Amino acid sequence: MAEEKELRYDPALIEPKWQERWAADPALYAAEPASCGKPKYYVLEMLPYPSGQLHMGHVRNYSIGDALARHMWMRGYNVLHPMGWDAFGLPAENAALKNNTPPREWTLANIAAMKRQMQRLGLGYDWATEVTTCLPDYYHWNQWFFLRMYEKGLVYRKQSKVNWCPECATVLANEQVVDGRCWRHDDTIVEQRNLEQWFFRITAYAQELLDGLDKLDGWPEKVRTMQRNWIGRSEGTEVDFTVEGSGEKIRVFTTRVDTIFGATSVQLAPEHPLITAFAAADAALKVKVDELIEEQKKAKEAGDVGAIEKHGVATGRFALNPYSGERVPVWVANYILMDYGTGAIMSVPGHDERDFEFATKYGIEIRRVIASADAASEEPALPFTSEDGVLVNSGEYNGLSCAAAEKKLQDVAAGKGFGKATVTFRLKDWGVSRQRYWGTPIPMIHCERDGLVPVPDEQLPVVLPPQIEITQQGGSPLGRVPEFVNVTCPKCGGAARRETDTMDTFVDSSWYFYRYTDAKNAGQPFDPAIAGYWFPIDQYIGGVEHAILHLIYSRFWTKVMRDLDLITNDEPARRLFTQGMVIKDGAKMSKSKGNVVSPDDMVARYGADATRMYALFAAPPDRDLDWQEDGVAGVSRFLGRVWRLAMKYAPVAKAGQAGAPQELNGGAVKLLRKLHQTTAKITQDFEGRWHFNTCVAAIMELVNDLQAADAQLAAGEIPAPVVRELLRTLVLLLAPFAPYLSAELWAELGEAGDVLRAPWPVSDPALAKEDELEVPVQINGKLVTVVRVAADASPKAIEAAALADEKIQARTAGKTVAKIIVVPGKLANLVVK
RNA sequence: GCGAAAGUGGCGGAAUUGGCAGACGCACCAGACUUAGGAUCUGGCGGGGAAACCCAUGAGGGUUCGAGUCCCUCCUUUCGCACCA
Repeated sequence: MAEEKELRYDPALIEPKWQERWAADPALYAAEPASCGKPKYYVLEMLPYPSGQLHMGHVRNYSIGDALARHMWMRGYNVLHPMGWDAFGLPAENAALKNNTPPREWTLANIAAMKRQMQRLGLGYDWATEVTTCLPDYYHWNQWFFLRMYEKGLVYRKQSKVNWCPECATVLANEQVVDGRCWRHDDTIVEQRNLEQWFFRITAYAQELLDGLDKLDGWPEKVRTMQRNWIGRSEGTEVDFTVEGSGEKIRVFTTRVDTIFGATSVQLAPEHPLITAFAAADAALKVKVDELIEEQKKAKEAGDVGAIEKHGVATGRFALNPYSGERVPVWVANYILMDYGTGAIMSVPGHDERDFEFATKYGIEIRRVIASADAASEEPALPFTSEDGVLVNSGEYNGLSCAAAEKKLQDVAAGKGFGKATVTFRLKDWGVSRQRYWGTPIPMIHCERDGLVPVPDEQLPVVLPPQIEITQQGGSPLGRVPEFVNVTCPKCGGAARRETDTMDTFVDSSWYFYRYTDAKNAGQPFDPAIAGYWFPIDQYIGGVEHAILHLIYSRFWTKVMRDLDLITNDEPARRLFTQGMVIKDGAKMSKSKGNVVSPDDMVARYGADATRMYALFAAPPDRDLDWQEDGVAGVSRFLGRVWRLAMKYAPVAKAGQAGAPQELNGGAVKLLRKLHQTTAKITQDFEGRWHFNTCVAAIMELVNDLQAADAQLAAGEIPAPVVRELLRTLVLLLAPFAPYLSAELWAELGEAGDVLRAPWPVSDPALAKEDELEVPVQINGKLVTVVRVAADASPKAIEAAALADEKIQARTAGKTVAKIIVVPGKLANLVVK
């Protein structure tokens, strides 16, 4: 009975034991200083929001990162594998409202709970570098950066229309509005409000952020494309049309100035200041304009701005084309956006689909000004939007190609001062003010005498008041705390008001990975020398949902820090990997769908190793993963087979430690061959392909082979040193995926030290090589049979073997073999007529 | 509408360069051991057929000795963008 009990794999017995040992030995997962002499490797997973519960998406993300980190440790690298908490944000305030718990307490309790979950999963983090963004020793540096950026003109304050989420009761950045809805509440429509707000001048880096994407070849093309779209660079021309009578200028932006002789109207956005002025003098127009504004707003809220029907109204005013002097009507239209370009366009219905649609509807003249470049061909139908053509009906510019005309027209405009070549970006400055309590206080003071006064560095950090009543009413909660608000002006010493907005939490996550390199530094955000050693990040791993948000802010912040001479790298991460979602029953796991699987349940039932290994086994890491609990049970059974096998033959393996090399029999050769093939396969995958699902499958195959050889093993037919190599290497291969079981078996095999410090096995190609091959033989491309030949058999020998085969002879009898194709090592194909 | 990725057994998935389709696992079936089994072990498991064989990777065409893989047309799903002038 005793032996039987010993042969049961029980993760509940193994895992807590090692968890305790690892907790007592923080050096195991600790990064070493640069002086260690090893090559460095920085592997980073996106830090979680401390909701209090890890979800399966985290488990998957962290299992991938941990496997990589463990592999790199075994490869002899100095690995930095840190973890932290994106700890500011609204849920803490909501929880405070609901449970009357202070946000700080709630957050810190959640962090403790999630840290326990991570430790239970056996994730190998360097907790000495832990970063918690809601603590003053971290957000101090948010404030410090804010002031440095203010000094460089990268922070400014302006009154503008901003996105307001009624649910969050705060302002959102453009990036945080998805289809007119809040990124955190996809059923909450974002409103537009006019407010005075703080902005980061991310547009100053628009061109560099765009250019840098070309060099980020370790990032998924998908993410790069999304960022390119978001930045939205567009080259064109600005041209002034003059309002007839008043002489006011309407500046339009166009990418097709070559078509300007075809402009038969000028179209303005309903919110264009000139329209506001026109409407003020024309009550009937005002009614129409207000309707258009309302319509645009509704479309924006519905998220289908592109789908609304185009319409507009003539203002009764006219404007003059600066090139031709032609008089064209000024319209206001619902398809013109105030926040792109200049909020005004020249409408060229002959050469633009949208203008064509509009002009057709309202009977505005449609004129051809671009003809086919090939004079012999028929004129293409309008609207003709190609830039491959020549100008017609364009006065002195007739006959020029589109490209040549654009250049010439731009020169003329610049020369005469009514326009210029220009570049427009869709990217807008990053609005960072939030009217919330649980965030980094913005370190500015409003003084009636001195205006905006930065908080002096020596007064940082501006600490959040700990006790504050959280309510749902609008406005910054900090504004209701007199001891926070009332300060003396650093300049004049008079009474002043402290800024009460806090920073967007994306500020926190824009640079946290730099802080990891020097997390305890009290005098600066980090030591540039230490960050210089670790950066750039070698591998960043996270969800694709941050392709625009976090990942563009982080790139911006890196460039700012570089320009502050804190770092020398231009980009934060050399390689980025975006893992797929975890879904269940065809839908993303979510509370509302009731299909959430708790990591704690999985760990309690099957152990951390099985849970993690299933997360890697069930699908390739970049694809969505369908969570099936039976699959976890399957992995758990597999780990049980490994355990029993290793325990059964551990004594033989130990005896093999002293064993001398000896003559190998066929069984041993076959097992060693499989072992070395498996080693090669897994090593290769870690080097780039990352199909960890097939790595786990390969280990399963190896174990199946070992199990099939059980009789030989039991009879002692496999020499002890071979048994030792087999089991030892099996445990090493398993170590990145199942850390607990590997640690346990490593000790059971009598190996000294931690398996994490053992060198990664090296595959010997000579041992991995097959000596005999099964070569499929086809007739006319269809498989007929398989012949066994030596691995190094010549094409001639394979051909001979194929022709000698009974089945082949039967099938070719009486027919002509026209041709024989032999691919050495692969197959033979007979073309038979 | 534009762009990208994907579509393979009952299910998750494999097939890295055009070369034995279905590795590995789940589920299921049969058997062994057992007082018992959510344990373990052995075998089976795409479809048709008694078999020889035939058919099969979303659909249809093509290139090739040979196509899941390359090309063309179409369908479906997911994701991103969407009056950006």
